[in-house]
Amino acid sequence: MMNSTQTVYRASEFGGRAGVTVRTLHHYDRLGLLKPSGRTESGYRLYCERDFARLEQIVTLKFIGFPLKQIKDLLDGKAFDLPTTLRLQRRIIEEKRRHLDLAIQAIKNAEGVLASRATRRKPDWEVFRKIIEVINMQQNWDWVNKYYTEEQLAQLKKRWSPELQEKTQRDWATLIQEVEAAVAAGVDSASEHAQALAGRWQKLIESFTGGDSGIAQNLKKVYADQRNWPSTFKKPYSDEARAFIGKATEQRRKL
Amino acid sequence: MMNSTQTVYRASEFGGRAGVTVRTLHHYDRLGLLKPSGRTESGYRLYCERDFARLEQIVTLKFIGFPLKQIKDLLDGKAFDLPTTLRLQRRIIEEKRRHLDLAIQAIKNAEGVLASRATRRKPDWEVFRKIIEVINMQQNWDWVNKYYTEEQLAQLKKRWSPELQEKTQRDWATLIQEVEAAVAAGVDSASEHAQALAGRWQKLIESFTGGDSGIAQNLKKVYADQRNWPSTFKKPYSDEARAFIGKATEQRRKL
DNA sequence: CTTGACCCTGACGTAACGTAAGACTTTACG
DNA sequence: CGTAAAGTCTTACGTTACGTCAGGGTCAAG
Repeated sequence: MMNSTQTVYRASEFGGRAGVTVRTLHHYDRLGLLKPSGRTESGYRLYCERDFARLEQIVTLKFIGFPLKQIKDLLDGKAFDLPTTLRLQRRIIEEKRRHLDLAIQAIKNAEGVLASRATRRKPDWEVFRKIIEVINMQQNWDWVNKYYTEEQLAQLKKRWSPELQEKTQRDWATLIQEVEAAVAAGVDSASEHAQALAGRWQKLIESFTGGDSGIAQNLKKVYADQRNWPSTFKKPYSDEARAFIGKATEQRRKL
Repeated sequence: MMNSTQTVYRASEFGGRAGVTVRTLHHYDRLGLLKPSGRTESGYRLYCERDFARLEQIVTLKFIGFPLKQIKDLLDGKAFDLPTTLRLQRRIIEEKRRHLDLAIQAIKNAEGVLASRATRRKPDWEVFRKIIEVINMQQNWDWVNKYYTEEQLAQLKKRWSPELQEKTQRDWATLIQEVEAAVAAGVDSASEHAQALAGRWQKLIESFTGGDSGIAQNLKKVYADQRNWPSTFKKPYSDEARAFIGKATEQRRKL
């Protein structure tokens, strides 16, 4: 099998040339992915230049994320549609990167919480809870993006600063608490208090849409598409609260 | 343990609320990461709201890439320096993302090769070899970037178009072949042929530096720093060829 | 009382090697 | 030439975060 005029390599030197360990070569050998083209009498693996070409291909394909099985198929010519295969692989990796981007953003947000004066001197567990909450918030709303067009997202990004976001979030939280309390207390939706709450509710929505009717439209679409919401998504207010505000807003408009 | 006034959940409903499977809950149970706070007589796991808070935290931390062991430590308060932990985790993820970016770019390059007219009608294996080569090229030169400043890289990116890159690459390949041949033939470095080769060599280098002395400087630094080159990097020409060109350039300058 | 629909506990499978363990071979040195 | 260091071999378990049966109870409805 071996041409006596060719230089041959033993495992570690051979692997070193491609940056892989001897163990890796053993692994590829057993998988049938790369069999050494020779052995010494005592059983040492011997690799030649052609083996090296193959190893290089393996390393390359591994780099772009193919699993070893598929690499074997590719190298053995069992997979034909190279363009499709590459496109598919790219999709997979791009999806992974998107996830990493979200994770990085999440950590940055968490670091922002840690850095803020508000959390200084607070007990650890409380800060921790806050961090989890912040990350979940991002998580919980990320899927909403798919309802918007590129331009709308760009628009939003400009206006929707982290600071504004945080303030709005606090505003929503307090407002929702008050609304839930009013519902629980059986406040009449026509009452002055209810009208005030509905007014604040509208204001907050407007501060998000920024007067953009397209974005406002989308907000309604998102709400209407409840059956496609992720199962882990939790509405921040009860159905009763929503109904209460709906009624109050209705009556407010009539006046 | 369980408060009788609290609502309790069985495995699948509980898991569903957080988007995890029953098997996952079993797993977390065995790891001691999340033990159900109760069991029925028959052994069914029963989870309460407090369990859910913990599950949420687990899912969140998992999202930002922490391994389960570390999550356990974090939730059990065994890890203190939260800022450092987060920064470290971010570094790790950012590094992963960089890898993915490189892989995506590599695939795009490969797709470019496939799309080019030049590879139409060529046998599959040849196209394949070309693709591997292109990706390796990127791989082999990526590490060089760390020698350049941000601005220099930006500069390079502007001038160094893919087309120019490909042409230059071909030019280098032919030139190097000729030089190696000259060395093998024992051509005198003072000869006209050698001088011509050295001239073309200089031209190619200039086409890369674009007259920017900073970039030219860096090129020398890179070359001088050989001991820090990655082990898998292969010089495109022999030491002899390099010496030959060096001598020829020297003599050329003297004239 | 019989279905489904759930739940339980093992226990093996996955991907790509890392890391010994125990036993040769080869190579370098004195 | 003997010995010790360095390299290699096979075998086999460890890693990560669950997925996927297999075999067998449990629970609510009809």
